[in-house]
Amino acid sequence: MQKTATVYDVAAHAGVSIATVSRVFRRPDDVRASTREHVLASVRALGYVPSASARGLAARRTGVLGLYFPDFDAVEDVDDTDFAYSPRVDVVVDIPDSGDVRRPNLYFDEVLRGSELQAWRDGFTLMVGVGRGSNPIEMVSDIAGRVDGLALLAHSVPDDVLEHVSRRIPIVLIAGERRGDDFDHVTVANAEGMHALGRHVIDDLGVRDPVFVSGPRDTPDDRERYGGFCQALAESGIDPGSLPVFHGDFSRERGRAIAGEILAAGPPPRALMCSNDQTALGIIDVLTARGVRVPEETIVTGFDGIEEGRLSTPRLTTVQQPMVDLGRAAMWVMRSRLEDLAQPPIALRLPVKLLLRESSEGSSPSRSQ
Amino acid sequence: MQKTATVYDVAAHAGVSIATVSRVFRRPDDVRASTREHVLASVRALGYVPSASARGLAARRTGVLGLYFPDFDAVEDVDDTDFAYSPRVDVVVDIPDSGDVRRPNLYFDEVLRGSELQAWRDGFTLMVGVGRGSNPIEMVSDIAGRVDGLALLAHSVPDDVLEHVSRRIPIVLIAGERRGDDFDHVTVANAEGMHALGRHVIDDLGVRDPVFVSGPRDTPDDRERYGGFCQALAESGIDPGSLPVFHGDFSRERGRAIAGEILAAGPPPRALMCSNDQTALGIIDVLTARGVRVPEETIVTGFDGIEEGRLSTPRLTTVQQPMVDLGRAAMWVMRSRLEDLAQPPIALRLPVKLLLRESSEGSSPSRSQ
DNA sequence: AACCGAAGTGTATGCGCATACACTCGCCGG
DNA sequence: CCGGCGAGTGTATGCGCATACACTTCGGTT
Repeated sequence: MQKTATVYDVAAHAGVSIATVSRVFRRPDDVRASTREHVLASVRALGYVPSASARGLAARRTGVLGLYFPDFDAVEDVDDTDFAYSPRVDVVVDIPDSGDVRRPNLYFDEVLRGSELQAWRDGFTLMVGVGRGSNPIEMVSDIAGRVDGLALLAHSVPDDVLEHVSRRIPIVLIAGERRGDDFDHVTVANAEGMHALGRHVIDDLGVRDPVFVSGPRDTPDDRERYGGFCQALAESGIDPGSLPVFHGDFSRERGRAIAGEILAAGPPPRALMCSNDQTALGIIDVLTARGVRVPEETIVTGFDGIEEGRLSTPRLTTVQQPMVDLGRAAMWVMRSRLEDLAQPPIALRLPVKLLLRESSEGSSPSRSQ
Repeated sequence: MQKTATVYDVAAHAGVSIATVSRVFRRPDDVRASTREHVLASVRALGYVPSASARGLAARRTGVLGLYFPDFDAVEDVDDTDFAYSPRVDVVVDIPDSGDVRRPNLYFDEVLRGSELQAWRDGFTLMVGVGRGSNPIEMVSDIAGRVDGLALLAHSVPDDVLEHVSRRIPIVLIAGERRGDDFDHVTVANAEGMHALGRHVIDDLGVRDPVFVSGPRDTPDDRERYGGFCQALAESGIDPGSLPVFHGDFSRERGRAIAGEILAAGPPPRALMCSNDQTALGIIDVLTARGVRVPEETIVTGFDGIEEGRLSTPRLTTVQQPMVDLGRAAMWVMRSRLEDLAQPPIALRLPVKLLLRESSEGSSPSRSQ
């Protein structure tokens, strides 16, 4: 790691000008093959790697796209210890149900995966930021200075920050409907999905008084889902206002608590339609433990399509969001925006998939494999 | 998104020099409070966000750390369609066991999570690259030009590329023992973990002829694990050479195939110790399906500690790797390296945790709730 | 034989910032 | 009353590259 090589070093070593060196990387075809080989030999000899900072400055674009998410994982508060410990082995007799604390945030992982995939496909590099307790404003500004465009989860950052940052680079909001702003948006068909699920429960399963279990108030996702639910009811002549609604917060823990409340209040309702999977799983946890059979006595449905819902007993009927596609779409929109800054705001709504499984269907095939 | 504001614009607007503007961001305390407020007002007025490219160039450091992983997910080959479709809802009757194809790569997600966490803690931004089919060499070089240091999975990139890139920035290798190189390394206690598990199976469970199911040949992780296994045998006076070994590839599918082979060959062995969880889960899939009771007839163990192993039936006895810590440690080592480039190579080995669960323990509590 | 264009290469400049250094100003001690 | 000093600010420079433009060859035209 002596002195880092620069274009000048390579140019001198190869006996050409720096323009030629630069061209070898940027537009190889503009350089005669023999010269190119010659330069590349020098590149190898000197261990030259072009500086993205310099390139970004000169070219006025970085080739990087940003992805910012708030940290809704209750971030396992990792201790700050140094990594000075030795390779030891702790033995733990692991009792069942020792908590579902790990990996709550599949959502972000999936979106990240999709973003990463699409960004590279489009020739960009991805920079990620997950808002820790630390000041999200600084974080977003920091990222904003490094990228050509930034995608972030809607409502994860104050509007004025968005406005500020958007004077420099394009912004794409993930999972939030347009709301008077001119940003680009990428969402899933929340309303349509919950509506379809509602129709299924009402029409196919014959439940005329399903109970809705919401997520945190004022999240747009939750609001839309509830809207779809109400629409399905209305279409069947049922007044949504006549049915009780429980308010969760998208956590499994809260789902359990809600199930407790419900059971305490009397016989469980015929169907519980939850605004997300975690809540539904928490409810199933408690219902099952208290001897309420799902779905025979109570049907439970979720929304999201997380992995746990496929591994639970019974497996969870849900609406699967295309989370990977959400990330992909965000990057795709970003690219499109960068190619034409003047085009009108883009708003994408991705399709969802209704997964009918045993938490709602009577014929529960055994989960043996 | 008119003309992006620069230091010059802010300086002019605030009636100060660009040095003062720069200082407001870099060393706020060097600027009189009143001046600072004044400048910040201009910053807000102009929507100024400092350019990381320019800063990186001038300061000779980017403040970004890189993380590169190859793509061992068989990348679900996402189609290349544009996102022009409408919000529709597909209904799918989801039959059980419709595959475990999703999310195979928890390993990377966890490492990423830890890396991201630690990087921000240390004041760095994280840039991720997942090697798609596309040329990993280009990808690594690309990232290398953008960051102050790069962590990558060992053996994911040819040695000469590493050597080349390392002339520019420090490299940290994840999950691979040092091997004659001078790079920094971060690993887990593979050998110790498998050794402890081996001792448990031999001593506590009284199995004197456990069968090892390996991973892909020549991965260092697998090699170390097998080494720990052999050592445990040797300590009990058992000759490892006398026992059969099956060769897997860390995939669940292959685990299933191996189970098939084993059953075809005769009565199943008393214990199967697998080099990773996926393989073990695949084996359990088939054993269970064919009526072999786990663990009563055959004990099965894994290695990794992935989530599925906690949700399977029976739950999987395994050695849990500290995957999040692996990422954290990589970033931590990187920071340490950057603070003192001359210090001797660092090699960290993180402790593991032996999780004793029902795939090896007789007393299998029911998996209810 | 003078001319022309294409292909290949070099020269010069600026991208936006950090920072070394110079400078100013007010205050203190001698 | 002068010298010195520290706090605060400005000036000048260079970081490493992309790229517009100028220049040189050289083969083919007329």
